[in-house]
Amino acid sequence: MEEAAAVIALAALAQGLRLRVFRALVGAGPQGLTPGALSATLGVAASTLSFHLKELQHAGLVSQQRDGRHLIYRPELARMNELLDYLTAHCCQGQGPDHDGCRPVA
Amino acid sequence: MEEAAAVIALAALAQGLRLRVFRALVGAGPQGLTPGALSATLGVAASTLSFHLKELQHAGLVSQQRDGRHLIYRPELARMNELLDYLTAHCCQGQGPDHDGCRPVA
DNA sequence: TCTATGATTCGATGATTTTTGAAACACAGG
DNA sequence: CCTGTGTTTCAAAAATCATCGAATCATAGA
Repeated sequence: MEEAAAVIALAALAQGLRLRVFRALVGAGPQGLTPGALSATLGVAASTLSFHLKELQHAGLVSQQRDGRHLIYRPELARMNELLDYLTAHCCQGQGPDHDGCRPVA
Repeated sequence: MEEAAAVIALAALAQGLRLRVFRALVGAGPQGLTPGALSATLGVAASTLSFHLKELQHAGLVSQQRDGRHLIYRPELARMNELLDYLTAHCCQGQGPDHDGCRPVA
């Protein structure tokens, strides 16, 4: 993952509602969640939710699949993993508390 | 780390220049870097840099120490570690490509 | 085809963020 | 006590972001 992509992914998660949406999707697992379900759970207007889902999708952290007239959103854990790897590789080396960075690279 | 703190830390890193500043500090190690050095390296106005350093400091990702008329900024790797732990714990569980989340919890 | 429902797009508005020069502050050295 | 250098604070402008209601699009089912 490159810096620009990392910034986009970080920005996608750096917003309260969006982080809650992503967490809800992670919690839902591979089954995913529809905007309607998220809207009800989080108490937010559908259009607001749509805006944030698009943002997460743009960051590659979420995928979309149509099922009849529903849309199913799922977390892209692989992308999240890439972000974590980027941060571990570029923002942790040097030295630290008990390991030589923030955490083991493996 | 709590959600609010995580959002603040993510927001601190979710900006190109700020991420570069943090990376430069991580690269510099415990010796740290002065605003002047960062300003020269990154080609940015001193006041702009000061603004961003304050942002990183507010997020707890950077610490400040005075040395004569210089200020030394250092990365707070422990804080970065907390952020990584938060993301691993709250944004990765469920299932995934080869492990059951994004990465081993330990 | 018509209607109902789930979802997105559009437009407007208010809030927040980023950036910079100028001014102020802090310290070192003569 | 001055002067010079490193740094921050302030004020203001431009840009971006977040939110919502209204309108639109897409699909299912009668």
